[in-house]
Amino acid sequence: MNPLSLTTEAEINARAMSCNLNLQSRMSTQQAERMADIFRALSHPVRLQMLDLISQRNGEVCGCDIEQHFTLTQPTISHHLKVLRDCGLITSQPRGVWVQHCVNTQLLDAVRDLLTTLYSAE
Amino acid sequence: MNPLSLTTEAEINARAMSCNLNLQSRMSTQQAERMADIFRALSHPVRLQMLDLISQRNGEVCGCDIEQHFTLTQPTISHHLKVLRDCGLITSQPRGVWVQHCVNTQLLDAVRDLLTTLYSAE
DNA sequence: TATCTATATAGACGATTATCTATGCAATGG
DNA sequence: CCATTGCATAGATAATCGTCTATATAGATA
Repeated sequence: MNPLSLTTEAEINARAMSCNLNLQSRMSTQQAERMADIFRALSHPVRLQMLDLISQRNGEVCGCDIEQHFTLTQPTISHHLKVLRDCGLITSQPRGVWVQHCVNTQLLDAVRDLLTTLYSAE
Repeated sequence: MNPLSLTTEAEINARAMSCNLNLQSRMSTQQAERMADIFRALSHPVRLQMLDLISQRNGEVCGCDIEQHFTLTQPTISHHLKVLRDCGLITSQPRGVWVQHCVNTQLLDAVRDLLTTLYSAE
């Protein structure tokens, strides 16, 4: 492309597009994978509502409280809680027969902040 | 459970747990589904890095700029862009042979805000 | 000790996802 | 008008996910 003679529509488009910018991602592949794991855990409506329930009475919520809120079997609820736990979005402590669940607000804060930097202009 | 005689460990645990809270999600099922759709689109490292690239030069990025950044075939890149477009995270306008991509920062702002209310204590 | 209760695990199975190759299409340029 | 280029679509296939039933485990209670 000759910058001194931008005449055809294609050349004008080419200038507007600035093709081959050689852009660089500000996010490393490792960072992106970690973020993606968290977003995958958040990508199910039941798990989002679970987080909502748990956060309302953080540390005072057990599985049966959650279970009665959905029309799902107990193993399925247990599975969703495990997905949240495995990526660090909640922590779970056994208390006798029950298990207490807490939201990891620090992690969610970090996600929110990363989300902001992700799409901010350079 | 008799509230007047909390003696055994089980009863103490039961009190601590406050089982059967009858919690209510502050998020409707429809809201949760919409949120989950967006998080699902964000749940792939390539799509996260794509958003990062596009946002750096919003409206001046075409598919080939993105393509050269990954070791993936063109149809796969096209697929990921479609996933982002279908849930409203980017918009795409044809410019001659190219297609310009823009990040929908309004939507991402809304997601960030919803994320905050999602896990804030009541 | 036997039983109940809250939870976890294993395995099955259908649905969805990520990737590829092959192909189509529309705009550009010679 | 033909070749090229950027992008989309179709179809195949392997991997992952969401849900279930069945079963195991561990603490509590009688």
